[in-house]
Amino acid sequence: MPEARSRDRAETEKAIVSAAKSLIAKRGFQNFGVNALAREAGCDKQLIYRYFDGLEGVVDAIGEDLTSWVRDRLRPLLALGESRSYPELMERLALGLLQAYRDDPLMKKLKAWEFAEPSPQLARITAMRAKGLAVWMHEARGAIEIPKDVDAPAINALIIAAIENIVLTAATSETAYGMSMSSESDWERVRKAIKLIIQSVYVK
Amino acid sequence: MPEARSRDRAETEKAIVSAAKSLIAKRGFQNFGVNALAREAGCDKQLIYRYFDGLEGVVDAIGEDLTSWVRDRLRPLLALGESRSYPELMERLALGLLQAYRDDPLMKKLKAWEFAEPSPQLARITAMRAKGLAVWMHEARGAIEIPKDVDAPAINALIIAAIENIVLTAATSETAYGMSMSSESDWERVRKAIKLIIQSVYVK
DNA sequence: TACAGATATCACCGCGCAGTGACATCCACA
DNA sequence: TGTGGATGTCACTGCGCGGTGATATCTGTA
Repeated sequence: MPEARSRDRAETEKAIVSAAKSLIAKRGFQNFGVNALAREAGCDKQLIYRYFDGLEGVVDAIGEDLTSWVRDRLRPLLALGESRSYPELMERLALGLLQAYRDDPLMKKLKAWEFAEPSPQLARITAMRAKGLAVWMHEARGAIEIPKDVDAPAINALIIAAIENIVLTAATSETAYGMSMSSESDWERVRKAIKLIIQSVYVK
Repeated sequence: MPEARSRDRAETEKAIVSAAKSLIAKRGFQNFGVNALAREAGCDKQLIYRYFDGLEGVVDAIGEDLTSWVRDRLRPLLALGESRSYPELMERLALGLLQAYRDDPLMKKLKAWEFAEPSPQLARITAMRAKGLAVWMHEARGAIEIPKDVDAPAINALIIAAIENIVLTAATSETAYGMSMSSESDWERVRKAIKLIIQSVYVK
């Protein structure tokens, strides 16, 4: 919420998108409406209609704004020049994703939103995120050998799905599927388990 | 929606709970309100307040009504007398859970609901479900040997988390984490991957 | 039959929401 | 200087919601 109150359309639009992100991150998509957003952005709701054609447009803008998410968060984990083995790369990706996801309330809320009421816009945001992963997996497949009898995309999908679910569940509950998830040592347990799965599946 | 329109309180209550379940299963928790519920149940909303003290009471009733879920769906998978190895049991549990979950729109919506706006009642429903699993795992641990260096609860939590997420994602999208999830053969791929993970982790 | 209590219905309130038309203000440029 | 368009504000409508008090209707029982 910078000043921005100076007849500067670009600045106002930024303020609105920024307010939307913070509002969703804080409050979730419930209570996310035109009135609440205008209040948070400190502008009149009319501007939301004028500049974004309503809430959907704002969500789209968030999506575009989030294009950098994969790049910023994931690329560093992947582009390491000294690529070791495939399982090692996958491990790095999985643990990095776990951490990035854990630290990002907005992403968690968006995911919950998508589960709750699927919409094309939300789907697009998620798809974009997934695409980053897919691209990397494809590249890595070319570069490094994988055991022939392993359906790597399916395995990886399961691993990432597990990570997302655990993070989401832990965000709203003290326990997840019987595991206490309240302290950092619990997360260490999860990390160890992820490593074990990857090692077991890929190095046999 | 049976007849039920005959001054029979018990029957009316059943109609309300039943309507609530079907409404949530169909429409999700969005648009789940007193007015909509009364409409669906074919009664006046006042009765919802009188008999259940409002929506929360209805959700509680659903929870109690769902006590049978774990028992009905999971017990058959677990209580097989000729218990083979631990991984075999776990495999049976995982695949059974996948199928049961896939066939149960209500459960999916409830899970999404919990992610979206955590509430004590929803948490209770989920906890109940988790408890069934936990109990079983505890029993199984006593009965059958597990590799010493494997944190079975953590591994199992991840596996179940993956399953739930994949099912939830596939329910609202054609793809999940890069995998197409539109045909039954895709599900077969998932099942194979689950089996592979369990085998790899537990039988080394 | 008459009545008490359980059951069901109805009418209504206040609220916050999404959306819009009309108006105010500012500024670039003629 | 003044005027048109961009930017921002305001007031209002209509709607569905959650919630509640008053009322109607049925039924067992005295």
